[in-house]
Amino acid sequence: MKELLIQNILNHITLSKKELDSFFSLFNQKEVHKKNFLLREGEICKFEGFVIKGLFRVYHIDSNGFEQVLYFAQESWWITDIDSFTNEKPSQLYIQALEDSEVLLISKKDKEFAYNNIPKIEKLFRVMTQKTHIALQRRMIDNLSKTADQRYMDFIEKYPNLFQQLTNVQIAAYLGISHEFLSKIRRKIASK
Amino acid sequence: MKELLIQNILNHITLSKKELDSFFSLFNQKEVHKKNFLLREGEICKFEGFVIKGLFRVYHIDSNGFEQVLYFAQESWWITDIDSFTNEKPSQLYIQALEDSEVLLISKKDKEFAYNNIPKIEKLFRVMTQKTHIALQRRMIDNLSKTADQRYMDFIEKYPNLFQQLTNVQIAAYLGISHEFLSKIRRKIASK
DNA sequence: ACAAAACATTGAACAAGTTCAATAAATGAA
DNA sequence: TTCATTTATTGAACTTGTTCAATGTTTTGT
Repeated sequence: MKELLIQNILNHITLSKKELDSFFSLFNQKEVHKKNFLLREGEICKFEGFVIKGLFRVYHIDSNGFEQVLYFAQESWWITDIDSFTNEKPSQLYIQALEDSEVLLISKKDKEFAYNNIPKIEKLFRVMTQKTHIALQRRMIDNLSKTADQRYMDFIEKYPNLFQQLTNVQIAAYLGISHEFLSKIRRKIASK
Repeated sequence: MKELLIQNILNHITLSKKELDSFFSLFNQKEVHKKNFLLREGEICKFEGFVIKGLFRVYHIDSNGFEQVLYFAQESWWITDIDSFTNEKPSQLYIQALEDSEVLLISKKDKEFAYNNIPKIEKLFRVMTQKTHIALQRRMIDNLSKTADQRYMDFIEKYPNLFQQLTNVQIAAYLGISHEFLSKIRRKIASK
C-alpha cells in the first residue's frame, strides 16, 4: 500500500528518508466503497488523491445529461479535479469508485506546506503534471484524427486490464460515442 | 516586448529584481518570418518559447496527411513540444509562424539552470503547466460532448481576434472537422 | 434462489460529418 | 496589373455515428 506511493514519488525525484517520511505523513488513507463518490459536481475539491487499491472514474455530465469520462484511475494513479482544487472553485466533475477502493489523500493546506518545506515536491508535481499533460495532448490528437473503431482498439491495447473491468457504457463515455455504437463496433471486430 | 514576459512571470509568482534579471537573461530573442517553422516533426525540440509578437500554430500531421491543430499561440503564449523538449525525443509536432513573429527562447540547459538556481521558477512552470492542462481538459470534454457547430461558435467567442486572422482550413483543423463542413456551418449560421 | 435492476445487442430511421469534384473569390509574387 | 496559387463555397453521394425502441443477458441485493 504505502510502498506504492513511495515508489511513485521516487520514480520522479529523489528524497531523503526524512523528507519522504515528512511528505508521506501528510496523507490520510480513506476507503471508498463501490459506487460511492469521492467528489461530486458543485463541490470544491479538497484533496489530491493517490489510488492504492481499486478503480475510479473521473467524469463530467454535460447539459444534455451525457457523461464524458476524462480518465479511469487504477492503482498508482493520482485523482483530483485540478481546476477545483487549485482555484478553490466548484467542481464540474464527478469522481466515483467503480470497485471497493482505497486512496491516500492530501489536503490543499498540507500540499502547500510540502511545497514550502520540501522544495523537491514542487518538482515532483511539475513533472507529474507535465506527464499527464503530454498524455492528454496525445489523446486530443487521437480524438481529432481517429475513428471510433481505431480509438476503441487503441484503448484495448493500452489498457487491456481496465477494459475487462469496465462496462461498455463506461468505455463509450471515454471514447466519446454512444454505447449502442460501441456494441456495433464490437460485433464488427468480433466477426473478423 | 521584454515587458510581456516579465508581466507573464509576475502574474504567476513573485521574484526579486535580481532573480528576474537572472532568469530573463537566459532568453534569446528570435524572429520567425511568416510560414517559417520553429519546429518540424522528427526534430528534437531544443527550446521553450514565449511569443512576444505574431502568431503560431502548433499542429500534428497524422498518417493520412490530415492536420490537427493543438493550439494557436498569440502574444504572451508559450510554445514548445513539451514531450520532445523534456524527454529529448523526436517531435511529432510542427510549430509554424502564421505571421512575421518574434519569440524569446530558452534552452533546456538554461531552464535546468533556472530550476536549480531560482527555486521559484519550478513553481512558475508547475503553475503554468497546470493551467494549460486545465484548459486542455476543458477542451477534451467539449470535443467529446459538443457538435461542430457549438465548438465553432465557442471558438469565435473565445478567440474573436484569432478567428479573424485564421483561414477556415486552420480553424477546421483545430475543431477536428473538414474545412468544407466548416463552410457549411458558416452558411447555416449566417442565414440566421 | 429470485426478482429487480443494470447491461448488452440489434435493427431501422435519422443526423452529423466526409469526400470529391467543380467553381468562385481572394491573395500574393513578379 | 496580371497570372498563379491559395482559399472558400457548394452539391451530391457516401460514411460514421445517433436515437429510439425492443429483446435478451448478466449482475446484484436480499
